Amino acid sequence: MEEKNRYQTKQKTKLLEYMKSKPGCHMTAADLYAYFRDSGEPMGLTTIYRQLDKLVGMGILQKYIVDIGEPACFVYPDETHEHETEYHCKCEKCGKIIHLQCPELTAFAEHMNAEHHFLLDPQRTVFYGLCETCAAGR
Amino acid sequence: MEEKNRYQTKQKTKLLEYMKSKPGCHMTAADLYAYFRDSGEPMGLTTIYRQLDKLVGMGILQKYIVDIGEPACFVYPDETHEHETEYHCKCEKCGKIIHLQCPELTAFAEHMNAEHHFLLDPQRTVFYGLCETCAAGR
DNA sequence: TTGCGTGCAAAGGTTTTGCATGGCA
DNA sequence: TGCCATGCAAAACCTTTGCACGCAA
Repeated sequence: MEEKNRYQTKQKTKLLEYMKSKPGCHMTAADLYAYFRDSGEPMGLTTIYRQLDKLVGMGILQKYIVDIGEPACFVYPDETHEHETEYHCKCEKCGKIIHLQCPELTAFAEHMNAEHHFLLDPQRTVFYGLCETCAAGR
Repeated sequence: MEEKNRYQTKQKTKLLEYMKSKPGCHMTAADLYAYFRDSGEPMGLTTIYRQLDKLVGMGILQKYIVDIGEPACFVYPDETHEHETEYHCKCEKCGKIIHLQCPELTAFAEHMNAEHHFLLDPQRTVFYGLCETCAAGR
């Protein structure tokens, strides 16, 4: 909860640099832990969680949750697609994650804000439903 | 994964009856465990989880996840409001859960299906963002 | 030197699994 | 009688917390 974040440590620098080098890629704490371990400069899982929390609090990273029992995902937004943010859909049947860009959602977010006074965070939200293949199979 | 579900047990009957008696109410496995314990006819937590899984698989209950570290919620859809299903919004800041009914979302769901071939399940989806109070405070 | 950051170990909470027993058909 | 369902205990899983040490400023 408390944001101290006063020191510039090696871990902080390396973590943010790596996230920035993979814009638009969503990765879990475990992914990052494995990456740094394999890179020869291991970073504690606790540190990774704490730094990710801070970066999310600063608005630099986006965090979202796909499903229960599955780890949270973190992403450094892809500047290339800034105008058309990427959304996450998860098929309830086959578990596939679908990424899509859709201006309609932006319009819907504006409606939510204007009519329902709720400021939607589409990056964080995960849409559940059925993918084309699974919907056809029903 | 395997749906046997061949026997009609007391637990199965009682669980479904209770869920049906509270249409539109979302409850966790722990809620149900406490209810049956206090009602004098306790039911094992494992059984509750397994029966809930089966009921979700049969399409009788809806399951949704509010946030990481928080338990999953289960709900028996409220037939009274069938035409205007209730959606769940969670404020990322204060954690408040907001329920709202909005025809715009139905329109958006239709767009998703028509244009992106994704059959949205609005009951299951949790929208993240900021509530009015928290948005104003920023 | 100050006190935040780190990382190991352990706790926390929800959900799942193993296994012997009980109950439906 | 056959076999699924139950429920206790324990595991599995992700995440958070306690605490001593290290390192940035």
